[in-house]
Amino acid sequence: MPRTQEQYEAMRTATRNKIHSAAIKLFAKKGFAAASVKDIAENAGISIGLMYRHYKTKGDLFNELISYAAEGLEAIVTRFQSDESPIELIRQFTLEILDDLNNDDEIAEFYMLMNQSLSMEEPSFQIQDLNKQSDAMLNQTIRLIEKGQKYNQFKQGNASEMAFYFLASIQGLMMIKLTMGERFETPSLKIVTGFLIRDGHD
Amino acid sequence: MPRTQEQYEAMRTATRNKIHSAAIKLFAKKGFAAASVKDIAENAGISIGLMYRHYKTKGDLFNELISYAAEGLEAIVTRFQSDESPIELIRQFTLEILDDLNNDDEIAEFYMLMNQSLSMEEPSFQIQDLNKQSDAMLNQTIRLIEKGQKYNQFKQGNASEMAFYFLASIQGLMMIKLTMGERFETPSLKIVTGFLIRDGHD
DNA sequence: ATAATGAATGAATATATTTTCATTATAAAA
DNA sequence: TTTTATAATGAAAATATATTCATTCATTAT
Repeated sequence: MPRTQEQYEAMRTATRNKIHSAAIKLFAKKGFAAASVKDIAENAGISIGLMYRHYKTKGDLFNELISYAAEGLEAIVTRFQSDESPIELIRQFTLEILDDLNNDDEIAEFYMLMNQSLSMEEPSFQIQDLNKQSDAMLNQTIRLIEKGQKYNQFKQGNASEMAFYFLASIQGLMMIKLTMGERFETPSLKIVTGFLIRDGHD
Repeated sequence: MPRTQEQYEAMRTATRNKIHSAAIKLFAKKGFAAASVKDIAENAGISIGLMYRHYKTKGDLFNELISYAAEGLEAIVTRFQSDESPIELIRQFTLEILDDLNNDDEIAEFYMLMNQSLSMEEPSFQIQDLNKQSDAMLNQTIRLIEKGQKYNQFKQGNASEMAFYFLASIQGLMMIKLTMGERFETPSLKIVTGFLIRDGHD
């Protein structure tokens, strides 16, 4: 008998991870269509053939990443629905985002996938699911802002507009972080939540 | 003799306009690689062959749009360098952006082109020029914020961070506007400039 | 009517990208 | 050293997309 099950398993996991890292980086930076399979394989340091041993098509690989993104987003939506104080929820969420930005986690890349999936024709069911989560995220953000306004933690104003602005600013930060790389400077919590959190509360 | 010079000229201009509208819409929405020539021609209501009578390659068409974007951006950079009051410059600029967003002008589309061109390998000289303008825009925004802080029109804080945040929020609004379409609600000037403009000044 | 001019078409060709698959490499056990 | 199970390779086939070009169409002056 050759290698053990565990050894093979470990090998497969290792190459899968290499593929993931390369793919998310390239899909985020160039978009699904512009990121070629050759590109991804080269970045992952493997052959094209091996890629196809792990994923039936390029689309399947994309879908797997999309479903990770959907999971992450779902967790956030769930937290937004909890009974915690709106101001604390927003603060924690924003801090985590800014932290991930600073630590070069893959958060920016995942956000770019999210965005791409919103304008794809013939979306896979994974993409459809992610899009549902994006929608839920928007709705829960609006709800949370309204709640915070009721508690007088947040500034008054049109909650929908505020939610669009909040999510847009985060999305924009991800985008600029990706395109600028090193030069990017993560703004402070105060700057990012200033439009929302009342002055007494920060 | 057949048609007059002017008539031919008018015909060519008309189809060029059709190509422009279709191309900017599709390039912005799907990205350069994912927007196919067939797509663009169909959207413009013309044949593929006619497209190629007007542009030698798909890249040439993209470059022409990019150079328009660069022109627009250059005008903004120049205005930011004027002697006008920082608070007025920022207000005017932001109002124009928000206005364009409301009127479904092509502004959002142009911003997406800008972003794409920042992460293209082997950039054409048009793309390189646009990227230079993007860089200048960032620098002038930082300068303008510092100036406004000196005049006590703007809130204190790290000017670079504030500039990144400001540009990111605008970029993000464009992006979300494009993906959400009808549902999008343009935030007010107050929301968008709240992090920057001191309370006395609005 | 016909000729002349340039716009417009789309099937054919060239090119690029994705996908397959026959083959090779690797490590462990017999 | 041979066998075995599976990972890994990359050239070839299939597919998709960009580009070319011979042909048709539309309009106007003769």
